[in-house]
Amino acid sequence: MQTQDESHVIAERRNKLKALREQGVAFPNDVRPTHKAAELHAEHGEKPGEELEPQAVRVAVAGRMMLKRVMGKASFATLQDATSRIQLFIQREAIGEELYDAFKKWDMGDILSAEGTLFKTKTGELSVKVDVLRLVSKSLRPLPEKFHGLADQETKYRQRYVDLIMNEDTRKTFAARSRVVSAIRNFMTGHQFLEVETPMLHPIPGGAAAKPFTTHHNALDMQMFLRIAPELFLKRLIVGGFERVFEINRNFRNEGLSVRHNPEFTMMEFYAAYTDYKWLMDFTEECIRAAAIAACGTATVTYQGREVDLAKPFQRLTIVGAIKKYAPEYTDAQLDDVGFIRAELKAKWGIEALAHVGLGALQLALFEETAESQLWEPTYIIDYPVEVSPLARASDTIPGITERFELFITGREIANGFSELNDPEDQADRFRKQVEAKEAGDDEAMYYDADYIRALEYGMPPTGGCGIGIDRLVMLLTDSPSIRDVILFPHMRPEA
RNA sequence: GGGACGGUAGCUCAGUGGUAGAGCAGCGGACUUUUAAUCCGUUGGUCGUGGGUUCGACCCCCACCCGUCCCA
Repeated sequence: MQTQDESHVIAERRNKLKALREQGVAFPNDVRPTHKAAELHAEHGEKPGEELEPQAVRVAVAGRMMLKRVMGKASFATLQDATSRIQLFIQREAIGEELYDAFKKWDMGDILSAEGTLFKTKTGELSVKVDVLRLVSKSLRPLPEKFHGLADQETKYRQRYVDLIMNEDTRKTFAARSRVVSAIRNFMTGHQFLEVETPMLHPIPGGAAAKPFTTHHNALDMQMFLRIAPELFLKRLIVGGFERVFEINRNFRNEGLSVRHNPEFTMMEFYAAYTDYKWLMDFTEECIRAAAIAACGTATVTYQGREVDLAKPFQRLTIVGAIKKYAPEYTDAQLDDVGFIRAELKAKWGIEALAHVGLGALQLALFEETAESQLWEPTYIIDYPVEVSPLARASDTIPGITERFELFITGREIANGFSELNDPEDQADRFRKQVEAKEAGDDEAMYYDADYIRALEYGMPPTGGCGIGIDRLVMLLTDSPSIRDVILFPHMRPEA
């Protein structure tokens, strides 16, 4: 079927495909390459031609034709497979006039298979001298221009398949992402953590302060929520006695899009009984270091032109300590003054704090405005106030403070962890306060989760728990400026 | 939500009020070791969408859509 908006290029290719169909099977499925391009370069790339050619190494390769140079009775074509590229040398004499003429009509982007022997060209490029050549999958759509490739960011995101065909950097980024995830998984299982999967559909959204997506279960005729965090389910498993669990999976938050936010994103959350937030900080640090070494081969990485040293111990600062470091103009008295901070937030940043908000939350807001973006080197911020940490254990020594940290690197939040609140009565109180806040207009406040309270009432051992934002970590480790660069299919508005 | 910038051929881009351009890709031709092959010829456009100003709009004005970045 040819539609009107198709270019001449596509129409031309459809005609070629039609001819292929008339000749027999247009999309053969019996192609069995024996070698990948990268293997060939690794095994034979260094050999001089005089050594290679007498060996007559026979290979079968397959891949997408990315370059094609026809010079009369002989041609070069470059195939790209999952690993690399390999050049084919195709002579009319070797494959016959009929096939050679057909090859001349094949297009960039077509998927080919070839068999032949390895040799080196005049300029020393490892190539296959082809004696069997097939068109395996006809490509109907023209690829982007071979030199500049695909540059348009929007098309890279909307048509990731084209981006992956054209841009090795993109392929490398997602390969690095895969290494990060498997390094983390290995690190966790190596420390006796059990990998689990908990529900994505929640009857009550919980475990974070965020707006959920809603959906509907038809058979049960009930509203459900896509999860905003797995936290409350993972802690139920701690109650159940697993003691060390982790989950790497998607969370969904109904918020805007930005270079740091995608509505669905990947978190690892882990919980370890008989640990606390101090243990978590040491452990998280090691985990991130292991991921960096897996992805980059080093723990000293460069992000957007500036070095980040993940090898040395991460700094630790309190919220107030961080404000004093990055905004030394504030006095201790001012930082203890609810009225002052409230006025300052309003005057300098136009932030209108809700009426019920206390000193701790106001200090946190001030920290976010003055210090957060400057925390380039890995820094744990500790001493989060109880009122913004409804699931964290309160400090035994400092009133109003929890045993909680957030980790910032390159000015971005990467992880959030705390000693878990395992006192069911305290937790029930905290939930009630959240419900009050929700009623007072805080639409990110939590719901009361009665089953979670029931679970805690069976007794949960003291536990440390932490979430690591995988996408943001991958951004850091792949030097990607936008979260969309590390998510294969980022969310976009529908095409016009 | 606000601001800046962008959307022109399949791709990468030029064009600033007077007949829409180049390179690559495509098509036809030459060429048996090329490397973005080269050479000759050639097809291809709702200039994001809709209004407006003007004798005349890719260009100026307004609204909208999509994107990138910054801010909230």
